[in-house]
Amino acid sequence: MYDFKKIESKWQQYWEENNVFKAYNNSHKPKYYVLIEFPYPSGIGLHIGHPRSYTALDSIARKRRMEGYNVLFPMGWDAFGLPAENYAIKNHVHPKDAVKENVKIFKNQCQRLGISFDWDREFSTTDPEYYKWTQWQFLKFYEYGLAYKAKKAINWCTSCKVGLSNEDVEHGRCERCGGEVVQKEKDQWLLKMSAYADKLIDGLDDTDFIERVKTAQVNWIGKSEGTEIDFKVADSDEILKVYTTRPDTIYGATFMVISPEHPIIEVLKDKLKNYADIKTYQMAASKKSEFERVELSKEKTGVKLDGVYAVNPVNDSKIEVWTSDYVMMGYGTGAIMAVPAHDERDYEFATKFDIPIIPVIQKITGNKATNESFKKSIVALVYNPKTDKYLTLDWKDKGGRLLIGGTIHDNEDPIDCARREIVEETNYVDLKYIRSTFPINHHYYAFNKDKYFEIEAVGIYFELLSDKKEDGHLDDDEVNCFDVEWVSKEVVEKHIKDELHKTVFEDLTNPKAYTGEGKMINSDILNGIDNKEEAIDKILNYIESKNIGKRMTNYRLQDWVFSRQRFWGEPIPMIYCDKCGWVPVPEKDLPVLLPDIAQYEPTDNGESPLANMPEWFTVECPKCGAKARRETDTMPNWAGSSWYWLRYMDPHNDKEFASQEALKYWGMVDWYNGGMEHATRHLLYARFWHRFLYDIGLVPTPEPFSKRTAHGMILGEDGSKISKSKGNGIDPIDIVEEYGADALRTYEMFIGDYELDTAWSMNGLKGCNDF
RNA sequence: GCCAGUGUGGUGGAAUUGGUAGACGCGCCAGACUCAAAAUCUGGUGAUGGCAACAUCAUGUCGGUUCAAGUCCGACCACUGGCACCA
Repeated sequence: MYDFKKIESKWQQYWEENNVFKAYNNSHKPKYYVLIEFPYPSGIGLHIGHPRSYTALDSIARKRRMEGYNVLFPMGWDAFGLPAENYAIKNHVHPKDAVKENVKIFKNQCQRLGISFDWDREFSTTDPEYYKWTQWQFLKFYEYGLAYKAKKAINWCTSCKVGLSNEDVEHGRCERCGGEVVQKEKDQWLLKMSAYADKLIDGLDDTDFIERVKTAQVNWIGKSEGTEIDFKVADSDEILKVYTTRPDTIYGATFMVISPEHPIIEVLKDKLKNYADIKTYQMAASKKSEFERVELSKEKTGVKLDGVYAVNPVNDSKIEVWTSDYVMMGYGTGAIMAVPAHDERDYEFATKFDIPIIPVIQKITGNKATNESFKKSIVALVYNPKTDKYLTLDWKDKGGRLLIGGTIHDNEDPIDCARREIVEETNYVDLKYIRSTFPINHHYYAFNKDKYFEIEAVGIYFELLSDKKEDGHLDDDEVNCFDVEWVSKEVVEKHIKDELHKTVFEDLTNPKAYTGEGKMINSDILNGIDNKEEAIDKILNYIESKNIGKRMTNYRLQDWVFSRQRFWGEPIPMIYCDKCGWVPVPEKDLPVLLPDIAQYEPTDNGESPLANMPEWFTVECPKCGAKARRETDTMPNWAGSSWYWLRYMDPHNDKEFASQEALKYWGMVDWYNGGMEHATRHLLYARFWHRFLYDIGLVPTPEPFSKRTAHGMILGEDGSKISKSKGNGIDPIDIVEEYGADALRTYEMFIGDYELDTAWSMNGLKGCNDF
């Protein structure tokens, strides 16, 4: 039997002593850069998932070496952040000592797995020699106006007591601890990532990322092309700007909604008759956590701005202005024109607060023909609540089962028409009107008249109050042609085949906004157009010619909130001087080191622990020499990982973050692997950061990563997620002890679809061991 | 709800431009070796029917194109991931 322990330790020692996996910076060979996301070195050591991606990319690295490439396959540590800080608080050690211990464990485990990393290039983001350059790059952002400090309502985790970026919030809760997130006004450093939205979308064309990663990025950036339109506030000089993607529906705007935080509320204070009510609503909205506010399927709430009207710029009609928390200040202009007929949210709101609804788009059913005759019709639905049945006419071979239809006479009210038709065809008279549909544009061919028709039809809903009947007068050609029958909902849905009647039934039993395309009505210059693009184009030209609005692109992506009220992160290298304002730390004074002895506990007042250390933050202003104060917030833990692949190219350089020769030689990372959980956060930050360095001429390529893959998770034997609390973890080093690294690595490659989560199986491991 | 990806034996997965579906590995079954087991070696292994030769059916479902479809087209279903009161 072969002694894997002896063999593995012999060769691992040989590899280490002879630097077998070293990558060379001045090589004539073609380069190949393989990268795995560097881990956060926790105290527990590697988990069973790590060897999966490490082995996969190790195989790629090995293949490329055999093919004659100069392969760079480096490893390092992403060690700033909360876990080390919490560990330090608990055990009263400096986080940097905790990191040192954990790195030792991780490195040893990687070596025992036999991964072919080039250890000469190892570093940690917490090394001052490294974070000096993170700080240096931050100063570049500042120099180019992309880092700015602003008082802004940001996401605040009440449990971590720390500000969060948008990317750190998941379903309205803190991504790390699941705690409540509220909006809190704070002075924050931000990086202007929003300015890079288009570049981050377009740059994806230069990459070979797997599709789901690309989509995740595109969705996150959330580009939306629309229009900004000015609505005047009646009897004032104020203007409310709205953002909409459907300017074609503007004639149907029957009210406006502004976000509770909208500044115009203060401006219009004197006009408002219910200012106090609005204030109350505002307070309630601000106290709601992000989770509550974002929660779906909740009833709409809102308050009318009593005394204030806006003017629809296309038809000068005066419309009400409301405030509601379904409109967000952070997107678009914080105000919308509400078109209840054609937007589900506006419809819900209008229905609840009894605001008029004007349809401007007719749904089109049937098939259009040339030479159509036009008429107006009704389709009536009668419901008997006592029997839970609907009234239908069975026309047999002359049209099958239908609701009650009829043509509107000159100057006849549609509801009267419906009542008349019901009496004529069924004799029922004791009816209560409930509701109507929006008009529908229907096209059909009438066999009996050999004619094509275009009709404008309205569906009308009645409830039967009693069985009382009166004789109606039927047209001669209708006598004895149909049977009147009460049928169940199921029968209606199954047996009514006519498209118009089907549509009417659906719209009447489940009334909602119509968000599709159709024929424009009630819309002045747009009337008759039945193509959305054409309608949008026409109204846009009109709006622009009247100078009341312009085309506008909006993004979901926001600026990166870059301040954290924490100890264990890169200090932001800025100094505040009463006279000079914010002054960057001069390059020669970098890095700004973290103090060696400190309190790490976060404070309740939302300040960093560093704010309790005057001996650290008190400095001279680099500009005027007066007494000044360092920024005490630190960078988010995503900062250090936003450029680390560049440092691997030239890790010992103390003059630059990496030399231009090294950057040019290594170029893009050829193959980058990491978890799906980083598809929007780390990957977005990293691409943004890199693109900025490219724009200012510091790196040679616009995109950092060529190919990006994402591995699935390894689950416990029962298919459930591995977690500390369940105790179903598997220690890779235990497996290495018993079966050897080869068996473990082979099994992890055969365990299942690389992209998908897969359950661990001891049996499968044995199979690979036999193989 | 919107966007994207994926569906082939018990299992991981093969199948170049449409051309013998299931290569190869694991597992399983049988045999050899052994007192016995493990390891190792040999053979078998999609399903159904048949003693057999063989036949029929099978690539998520239903249809279509074609001499020929896992592969191309259309509709749908399931699962996974992302986004979501985004105007």
